[in-house]
Amino acid sequence: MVERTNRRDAIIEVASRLFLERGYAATSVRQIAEEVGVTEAALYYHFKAGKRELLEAVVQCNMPDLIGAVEACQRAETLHDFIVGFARGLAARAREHMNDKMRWLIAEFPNLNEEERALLRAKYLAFRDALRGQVRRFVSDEREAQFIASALLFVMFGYGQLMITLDMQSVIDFDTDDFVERLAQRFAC
Amino acid sequence: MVERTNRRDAIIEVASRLFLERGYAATSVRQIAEEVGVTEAALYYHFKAGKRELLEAVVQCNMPDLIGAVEACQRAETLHDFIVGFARGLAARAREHMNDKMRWLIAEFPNLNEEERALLRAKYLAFRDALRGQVRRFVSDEREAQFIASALLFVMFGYGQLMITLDMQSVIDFDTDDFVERLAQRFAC
DNA sequence: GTCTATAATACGATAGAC
DNA sequence: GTCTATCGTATTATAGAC
Repeated sequence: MVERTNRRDAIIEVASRLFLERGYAATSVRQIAEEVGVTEAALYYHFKAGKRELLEAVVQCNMPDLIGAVEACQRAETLHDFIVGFARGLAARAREHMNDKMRWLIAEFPNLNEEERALLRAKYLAFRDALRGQVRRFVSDEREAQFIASALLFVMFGYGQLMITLDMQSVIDFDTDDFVERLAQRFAC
Repeated sequence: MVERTNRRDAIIEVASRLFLERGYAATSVRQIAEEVGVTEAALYYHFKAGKRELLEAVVQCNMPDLIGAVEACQRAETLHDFIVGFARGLAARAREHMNDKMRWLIAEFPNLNEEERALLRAKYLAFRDALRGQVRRFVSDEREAQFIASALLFVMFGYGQLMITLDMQSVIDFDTDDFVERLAQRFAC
C-alpha cells in the first residue's frame, strides 16, 4: 500500500467535489490543482497516471454507504416498523449526499472500467442481501423475502432519483411520510 | 418555425448518439461534424448558437415517451392485469432505449437550463397523472390511487436504473416476470 | 514535493471564398 | 450551404531546476 499524504487526500477531496458538480469530462486537472492550491506538476507527482487515476480514487471514495441504512434499523420488531425505519435511514443518508453520489455514478457509468463496475455491483449485492436478511426475520418464505427486499430497494432508489435528484419535490406536492406509511402497510400485511 | 433540412436532422441524430454514449462535455463539435461528414463551419451554419444549441435539440428529441406505456394497457379489466401490462409496456420501451435516455437526462441534469428542466418535470407529471387516472378505474379512493401510481412509478424507475442502466441483470439472477407477478398481487389485493 | 516552463494537441468558434 | 484556413484559448502531460 502506498503511503497517503495529506496533500493527496486534499486533491481527492477537491476532485471529488468538482467531478460530482460538473462531471469528469467537464472538469480539468488545472481547475482541481488551482482549487487545492498546487500546480499541475505537483498534482501529477501524486497521480502519475493522470486524470484517469483521479477518477479511480474518486469512484472509490464515493461508493455509497448503503449497508449503514439497513443496520440503522436492526432493532425493529415488525416489518412495518422496519420499513418505516429503513426509509428514515435513507432520508438521513440523502442529507449526506448519497443521492448525489448515486446520480454521479450513474452519470459516469459508461466511463467506468470493469473493475469499478464490479465494485459497484458488489456493493449493490451486499446491500440487497443485508436487506433481505432483515426482511427474512419477519417473512418465513425465502422467495417472498427476496421479492420484498427488491421491491423496497427499487422504490427507494426510484424515489431518490426522481424526487431528489431530478428535484421533482420542488414542483410536486408529495407527502413522503404518508407514502412511506402506506408502503409499510402494503408490504407488512 | 424554422425550416428543418435533412442535414440539420442528420447532425442532431449523430450528436444525440454521441452525447448519449460519451456525454455532452466529452463529445466535441469536431467529432460530430466528422461523423456526419461535414466541416465544423457547416455545422455552425445550422447551429448558430454552437454546441449549447446542439444540446437543446438533443434534449428535446430524447424526452422519453412515458405516456405511451400507460396507453398501451388501457384495456386491462383488473388492477392486476393493468400492472402486468404496464410492466410489459415499459419493457418494450426499454428496447427502444428509454432507459438510456433517462440515464442520460439524469447524467446531464446539472447542465440543463430551467426551461429544459421544466419540460422534463412536465413530462413526469403528465405521466404520473395518466398512471393515476388508470389506477383510479380500479381504486375508488383518490389518495390510495395516488399512492399506487407513485409506488409503481418508483419501482419501475428504480428497476430500470439499477437492473438495466447499471447492468445489474448481467450479474444477478433475477426473475423479472416473477417479480412483476408478485408486485401485481401485492397491489391488487 | 513543489515549482517554472513548455510541449503537443484539441477545443469552440469565425472569416471569407465559392 | 459548404468549404479552407485560422484565431485564441484550454487541454493533458512532462522535463528539469530547486
